[in-house]
This record gives sequence, structure tokens and C-alpha cells, in this order.
Amino acid sequence: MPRPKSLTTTALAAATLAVIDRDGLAGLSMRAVATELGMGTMSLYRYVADRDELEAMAVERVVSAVDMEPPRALWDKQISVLVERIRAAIAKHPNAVPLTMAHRHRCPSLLRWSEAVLGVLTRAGFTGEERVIALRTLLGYLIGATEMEHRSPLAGLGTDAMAGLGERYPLLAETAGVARTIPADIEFRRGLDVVLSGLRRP
Amino acid sequence: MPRPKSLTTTALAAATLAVIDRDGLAGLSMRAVATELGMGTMSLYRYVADRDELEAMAVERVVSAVDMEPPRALWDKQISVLVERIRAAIAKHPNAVPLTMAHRHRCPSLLRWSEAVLGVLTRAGFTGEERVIALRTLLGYLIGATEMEHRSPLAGLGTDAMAGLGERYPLLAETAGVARTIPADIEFRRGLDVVLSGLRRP
DNA sequence: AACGTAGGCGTGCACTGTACGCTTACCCAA
DNA sequence: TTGGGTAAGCGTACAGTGCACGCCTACGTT
Repeated sequence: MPRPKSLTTTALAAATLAVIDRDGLAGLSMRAVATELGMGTMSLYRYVADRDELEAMAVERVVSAVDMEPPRALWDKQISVLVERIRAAIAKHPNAVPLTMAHRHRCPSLLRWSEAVLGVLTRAGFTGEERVIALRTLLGYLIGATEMEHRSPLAGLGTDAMAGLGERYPLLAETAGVARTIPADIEFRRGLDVVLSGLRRP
Repeated sequence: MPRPKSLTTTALAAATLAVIDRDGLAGLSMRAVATELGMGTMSLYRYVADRDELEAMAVERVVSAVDMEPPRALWDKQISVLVERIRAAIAKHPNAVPLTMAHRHRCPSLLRWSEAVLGVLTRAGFTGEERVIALRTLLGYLIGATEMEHRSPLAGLGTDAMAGLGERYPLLAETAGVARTIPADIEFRRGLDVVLSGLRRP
């Protein structure tokens, strides 16, 4: 009976994400999103309680696209595929990574994802505490590795600055040199393989 | 010859950390730190270029206290001790955890720590890419697990809210129930054991 | 055709980080 | 003892933020 809404929540999330992708996290403000949508700033509050809630919607949009269906394979391969799908989705919006970390706990898609991983683990024979530890270890690695990939130490340093670093931290400098030759997704996968091989029974 | 400084950088970092510990991250502002020190706001900029730099100093203070000397033990035990020392240091200032994550890459103490871990790995026979992967995997788990511990999913939900959750995510609800019975540091240690057992060659 | 509901928006407030320039405390040279 | 130079300390001001509040207006229904 009253005046109909002119926005859907997905349109709001899309606009928010567009601002983040274009102008970076520092460019995100209620005013910026409103302008992006051609509305006044306060109109946003018809759809959203908070700036926090707006951010959470954008994060949900980042993650909601991933396919939660495990592929036909052995359980460890199934898990590695599920983990890498999330990583890929997050990597598509690098500017949003800090927000993704901040709001992941109220992101329904990540709950669905955890449920899917737990399904694989359960079918593989994990139960009780063992299953808790397995999930938390996988999640921990996923979160930490993703964070490291997008705000890594030594990333900004030029090769010459790293040479100076080598005097005080020789092993670190050498390791950084080697690390530079490994593509990020290979590095992620090999670290994940370490975790998975730790999860397999001896 | 000129007027001497009245503050040391460690005093500044201590005051910043005190504000964070007492009033939380939202209570941290240049004005708050200045008041804590009994100075005017702008005086801080004699010691610090940025709010960012102030935050980095506080983070460095959080981490700088940890003992970087590996204990006498087998290499995997040495590493687990080093990792847990960092975790313990961070856990002492839970309000600062997001800052610790944000500024870890320019934190000298964490470089020293990485160097120490690399030393252990090297003595254990790790070289080249294998050593890179080992360090990144450990760091990834440390960062991710720490983040999860301090802003975990399902943490705020009461037991009744989790019952409703159980209808859509049965495995997750069951897992959360079990997880509640495991102390955080035990959980961290067992996840770390998974990673370490993955690092040991078969 | 008129009405009531709810979407949209303009203004304003408290708060943030920080640029700029004045004042003042201090140490050294005379 | 006294002056001077240097840098510490601070007061003010500004652009920007998230958001509370209340007015206006477009709409679907009767």
C-alpha cells in the first residue's frame, strides 16, 4: 500500500562493492555509496541500520557466489577445492579483504561453507574433537594465508631495501628472494597441502 | 642544546596501549592518547608522523616482549614454543588484535621472530622453496587462528540462538557444541600440531 | 478523488585526523 | 648572570566522517 522501495539489497551491496573496488577502502563512506546510487546520504538508512551492516552486505556478496557443492573426489581433494574456491572469491576483491576478515563471522555464506566442509570431514570419518580441530585448522590457515597474501610483510620493500635488510636478517632476506619466485596461488596450495597432510592419519 | 623531549617512544607506545586496553579500539584517538599523557593533541606529532605510526608503535610494544631464543628441544618443539610465545603476547592485549594484524608487516620484532623460526627450520634441514612454504604455512596458521580466536563466528550467539541455527546447519551446530568444551589454548596447540605433523616428512 | 503510509532527503551535530603558526621552556655561550 | 637559538608544546581551524531528526512527497488503496 505505501510507496515501494526503489532498491534491492543486492543492488545496495553491489554499489558498495563497486565503490570499494574503484576507490579503495578509504574511499568508502555513506556519502560515496549514496552518490553511487544517485540518492541522498540518509536514504541508505532506510535499508541499513549501520555502516557496519552495509559493509557486511558487501562481504556477503563477495562470498555468496562460491559453489558449495564438493566435487567428486577423495575427501582431501574435496576440501582443497572448497578452500580454494573461497580464496578465489576473496581474491577478486582485494580492496575488500580487511572487511571480509572483519565481517566473516556474520556472513551466512561462510556458515554454509563451513557446513559443507564439515560434511566432507564427517564422511571422511572425522568426529568429535578431531573434527573441531580439523575445521578450525583449515579455517585458520585460510584466513591467515589470505590476510598474508593481501598485506604481506616485505611486499612494499624494493630489492635494494631488502639487501639492507639482509644484514640483520640474512635468512629472512634469502627466503624472501625465493618466495618472490613462487606464484601466490601455488604458494597457497602448497601450504594447504601441508595442512591436509597433517590431517591425514599416519 | 634545545629543549629536551619530555617523552620517550616507549612511553608513547605504553600510553597508546593503555588507552586501547581500557577503552577499546573505538576509544583510541589522538586526543585520547594526548589526554592520557597530559599533553595537547598536537604535541603527539612531534614524536609521530601519523596515527598509523602511533598504532604501529603500540603493536611493536605488544610483540617486542617475546623471547626469541628457541628452547633446547627437537625442531618441531622449538617451533611450537616460538609460535605459542607470540600467541600469548598477542592474547594479553585482545583489544589490540585488529591493529596487530594490520601493522604486523612493519613490526621489527616480527621480523626477528621470523628470522628465529627460519633458523630452526634451517637447522632441521629445510631449504629453498620447502623452507618458504614452511614459514608461510606457520605464519598463516598463527595469524588466522589468532584472528579467529578473538573474533570468532558463533561467539556472540547464545545457546538458544544456536539451537535455531542447528536446523539449517546441523553439523555446524554440533561442532560448535563440542568446540565450546575445548579451551582456546588447547585448541590452538592441537591445530598447530596438525600443521607441524604436516611439515614433518613421511 | 482523497488519504495515510513509508520512502527519500536536507540540515545539523559530535567527532575524527591533522595543517599551521604562536608561545614557551630549556641549554649553551658570553 | 644574562642573552639567544632551537625545538617542544599547544590553540585554533578545517575538511571529512557517521548518523539523529523531522520535513516533504510519491505512491497504492479505498
